[in-house]
Amino acid sequence: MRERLATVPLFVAVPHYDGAVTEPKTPDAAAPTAPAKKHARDGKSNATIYDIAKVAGVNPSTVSRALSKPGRVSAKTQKLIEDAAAELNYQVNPFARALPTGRTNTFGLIVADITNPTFFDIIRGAETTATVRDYTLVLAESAESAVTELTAARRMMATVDGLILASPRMDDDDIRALARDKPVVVINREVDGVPCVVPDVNKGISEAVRSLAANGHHKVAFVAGPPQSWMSARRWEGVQAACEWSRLEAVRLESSKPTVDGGRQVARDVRASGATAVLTYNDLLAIGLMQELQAAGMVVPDQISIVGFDDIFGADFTTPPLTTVRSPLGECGSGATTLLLDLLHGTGEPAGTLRVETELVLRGSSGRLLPAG
Amino acid sequence: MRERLATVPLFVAVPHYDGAVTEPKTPDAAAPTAPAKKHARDGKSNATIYDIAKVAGVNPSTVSRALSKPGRVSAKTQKLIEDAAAELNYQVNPFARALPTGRTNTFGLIVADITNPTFFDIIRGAETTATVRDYTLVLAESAESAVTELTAARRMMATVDGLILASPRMDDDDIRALARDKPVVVINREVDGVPCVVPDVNKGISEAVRSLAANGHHKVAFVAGPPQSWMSARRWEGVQAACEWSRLEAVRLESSKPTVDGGRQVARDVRASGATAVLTYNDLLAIGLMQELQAAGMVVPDQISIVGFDDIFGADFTTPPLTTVRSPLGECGSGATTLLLDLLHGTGEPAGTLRVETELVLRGSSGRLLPAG
DNA sequence: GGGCATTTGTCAACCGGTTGCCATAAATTG
DNA sequence: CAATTTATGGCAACCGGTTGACAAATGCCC
Repeated sequence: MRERLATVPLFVAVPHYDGAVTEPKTPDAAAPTAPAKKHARDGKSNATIYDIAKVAGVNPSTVSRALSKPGRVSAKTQKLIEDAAAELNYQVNPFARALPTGRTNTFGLIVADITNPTFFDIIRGAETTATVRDYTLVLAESAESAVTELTAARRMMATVDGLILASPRMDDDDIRALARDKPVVVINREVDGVPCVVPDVNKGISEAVRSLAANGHHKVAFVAGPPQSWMSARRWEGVQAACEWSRLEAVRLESSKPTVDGGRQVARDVRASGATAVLTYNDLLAIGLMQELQAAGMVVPDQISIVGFDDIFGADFTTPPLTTVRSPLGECGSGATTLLLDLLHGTGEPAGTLRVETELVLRGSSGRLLPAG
Repeated sequence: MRERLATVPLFVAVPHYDGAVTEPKTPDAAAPTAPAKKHARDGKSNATIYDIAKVAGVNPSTVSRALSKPGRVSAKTQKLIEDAAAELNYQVNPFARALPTGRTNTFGLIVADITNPTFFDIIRGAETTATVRDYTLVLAESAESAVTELTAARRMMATVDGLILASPRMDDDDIRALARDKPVVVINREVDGVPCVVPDVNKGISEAVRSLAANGHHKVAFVAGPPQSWMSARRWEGVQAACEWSRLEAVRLESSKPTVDGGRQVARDVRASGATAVLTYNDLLAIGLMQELQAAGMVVPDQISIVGFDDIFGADFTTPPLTTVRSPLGECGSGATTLLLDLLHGTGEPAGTLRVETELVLRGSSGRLLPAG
């Protein structure tokens, strides 16, 4: 089975072609005989530019221009046509428009996991910005799989004007291949030759580490995310650099998966490491870690400080609420959309990497280390 | 400004029509002169059924049939065409297909707030089911406004085969008007004449109330949600009924808004009510309420039990983790999608209301009431 | 008022599949 | 073996809006 076929087979039972070819469209007002009729297209939304042209007494192409090329027709005709359109309750048919032009006023956004709160704000940021500029956002999920991701991306390519990949799992080369076809913007990863939006971790991390140093910590553990995660690598680098600057010792621990569960599992290693402060690849790990440590009787932050990354929804539900390095995820989403818009409507293509700032959100899970006793 | 215009004005700076009308499509392989070229459509994805027809030596209409009407052409021709399609890396153009048929293999889903975790699972459930059946899900947000919601719905109607409204804010009549045009399914609300998916609150609530009664509680407070919320009314009814059955006293309190903040604000009233157990309209309220009560020195669940609704993401991040009445939101999303699919592909239209079960998720925030002292 | 530059509107081709209708070929039946 | 049904492929119209080319109308200047 070829991939293409995957988009086909479900049409079987669909009602057949109903374009009235030769019959005149007499709107037979009352047809109360058929009790439970199909959702007919006899609504008021089927006016076309041809209908408008007839009402306004002009050529359809003039209607088309009046409605999509401001200034191309005279003010008088414009008004004539707009009135007719209003009267007929005209709505352009997006498919008819997309067919010759190829543009759809639609952007695609692919995320690894719709239920991962990290993406919520990205989605919302992108959606908001897209809507403001009259674009529609289409969402797809890769279920954390590089293959699914690529399939989804390929499928989307046919129907969107541009694509946003949030924390993509696929190869750099695959991304570049997609970008050759249509504008693509990547969030949370840097890919050579493709416009990207990445949070600059340094500011937030150095704030976090300075805060830890000031509170008497000397050894910091970093719980890493997935090995292939670009962002995890950046964060670890940032932690190392900041620790060096503050003369703290930094150790790296691995997690099995970047979830609450993964956080629980890594608690053993954290205790064994002897670190008194932990930064984790993301908030979910931090929350799981904190739950497990507390269950083992440790007091946060008196005995150990925990700092997450992202400031996801729910990060302040914990007791104590989680200190975290916030990435402006909403900004990432809206920034990526803006980049896409620039790429499409802009003059040249200067679109490079857009960096956004991170900051420390100081809450209760980090603080002064109390002397053991 | 008419609404229609809102979809138009942004096209101004877009690159112009590039359909090579008279020129033959000579794929000039190497064009390394233009350094930063526009995203050309010279990719390999521009094969049409006409190209396939040429390669396979048949008529384009035969190609169309081979690819979308299983059995309509002979096995031999079928294979011929499929091979040609594979060779040319053919992908159907969704717009060309949608234009004559009107079907798009797309569903719309409108939620009040993308960042409200209640909707996450609904979205995912719908997305998953839609994808399995080769439908794409398009998401829109109403920003909690009935007007925005209706606008979004109307705009979507043009491009989708069906629409799902999750906890819609608009009038019953508006919903029915939409449903007259195309299949519509409503989640979390019952609208006469429109297929709906609603969690049946009774089982979950009675489990919760029985558990509270068994733990020595006598007076239960219910913190209500927005006055116009259909679901809030159902939950209050359920709580009253269950309390009557268990011979508990039930009082109703109002919240300002169904958020964490709203939960904090209602803490005063809760304490004043004298209730020893609280059910809240949703988990966010429960979490805010718990935070505020704990900040005031109360111990949960020793002095007061708290039970939420929905079991949203993060409900188990709290200390103690939140007891809650879970609605199978994923099921709601996938159920609504299935209903839509049935409506489109099914035989008759028996689609009525689909009820899904709720259940108590017993965690740490509810339990035995300790004698004061 | 004539000549030239602009506006403004029309014509027709086109985007890429879909499907009703028909002709032919093949299969079935009496 | 003729007659009829069925399977198969081709033809052409069509979905609805877009746009290059061109002609008609208008405006402007001397």
